[in-house]
Amino acid sequence: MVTGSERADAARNRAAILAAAAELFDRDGVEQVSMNDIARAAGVGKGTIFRRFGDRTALIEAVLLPRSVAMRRLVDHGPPPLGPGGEAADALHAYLDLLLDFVWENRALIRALEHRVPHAYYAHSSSRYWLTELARRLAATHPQDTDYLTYILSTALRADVLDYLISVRGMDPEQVRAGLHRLAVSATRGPGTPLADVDRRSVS
Amino acid sequence: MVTGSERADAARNRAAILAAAAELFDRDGVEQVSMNDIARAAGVGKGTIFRRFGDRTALIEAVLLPRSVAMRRLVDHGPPPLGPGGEAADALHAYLDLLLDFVWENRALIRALEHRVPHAYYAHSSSRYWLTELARRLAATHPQDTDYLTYILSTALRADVLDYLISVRGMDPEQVRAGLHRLAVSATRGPGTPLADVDRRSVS
DNA sequence: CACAATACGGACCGACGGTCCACATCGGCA
DNA sequence: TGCCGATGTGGACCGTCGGTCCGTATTGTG
Repeated sequence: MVTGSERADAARNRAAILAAAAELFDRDGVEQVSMNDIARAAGVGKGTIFRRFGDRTALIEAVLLPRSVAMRRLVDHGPPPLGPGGEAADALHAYLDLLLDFVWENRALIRALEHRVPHAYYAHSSSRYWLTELARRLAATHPQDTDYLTYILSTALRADVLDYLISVRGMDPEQVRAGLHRLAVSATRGPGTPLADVDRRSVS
Repeated sequence: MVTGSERADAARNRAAILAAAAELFDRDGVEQVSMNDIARAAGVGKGTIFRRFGDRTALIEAVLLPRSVAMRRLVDHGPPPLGPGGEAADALHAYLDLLLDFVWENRALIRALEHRVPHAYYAHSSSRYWLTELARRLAATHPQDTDYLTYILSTALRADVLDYLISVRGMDPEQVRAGLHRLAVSATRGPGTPLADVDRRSVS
């Protein structure tokens, strides 16, 4: 091989492992799938998985990565309102929608990561990017309470919080979406109205 | 023995196990302490622990229980403003202080529980009491957005969130307290002021 | 004191994440 | 094409964990 790049069989196995892991995680739930399960499904020895990915946490991250990268491209270089160039308020709302969808769709992987590394949601380098971008878009529309709003919104966007509200409490995802948008503009509205009935059925 | 009550040696062991567990959890961190460690420290066989408490989760709950019970007595039968009989706004703020202190002081145990049972913070029967009481006190001062405020405040009071803000981000606990109180009265204030600078240094 | 009920403790179990290394495969080069 | 060092492989193996089991010891009641 020309350089220190990956050997052909190694690349094939990496792809097989990622595909098997994604499939099993999705089908059985991340915590239910052991490294042996993945190895068997990928037609590979367990040692190969650890050689390629290091440990279980890194494998989960590797499954999540491409989805995150695709999304990031939309944010950095896609068309407005999500990408650069649009009006600030639209950019903020498009971004909130994107984050909500992403977290919801990948809640299983995200929760598994949070479960394995203490403050993954806030501390992980990948997450930092999303929080920073959220803060930037909030700053463009609400110079006042940016920091606190960022904190509140990011907490409301946690995978476990969403999962609880929607899966356990039976809240409609669209209600959550509406609540987020309402919260995001709360600094410009009067008292009483902005936070009203985000979810009448929530915590009783 | 007169009734189906506990034998003397059993009671002695139960106390020894609880004491050893509390000490080790506090000293080394919950996740670092194995059931064998606790058995050794308590001078007891591992089987005895499982016979008494069922499993690891139940043991952690048993360590947390007395602290929770003591607190609950204050809320239900203690003197105002925390106990019944005081003015509604004072009762709310006293209650927020109590919850914050409790969660902060017992964050290690609470986080360990949340780590072991999926939605412990919201779903666990003991927690439900605290959330219900919070909702009641909020309803007395803010008939409007009770549900949503309860949800926001309860999220802001999560052990992992507090732990992150204070331990990782270096935020002063008193800032968090001020933020909670400010949030709790936000429905009665105008825009801009209520959420202002709860923490200028939070999420950047 | 006798003896049934209760409790004890540590050997044992299965499963897990992770390591190790004898062996197989790859691919640049002559 | 065939050689051979670099790279990759797989599954036996390891230490640890939560949890179980059961022969033995303790308790307290009639």
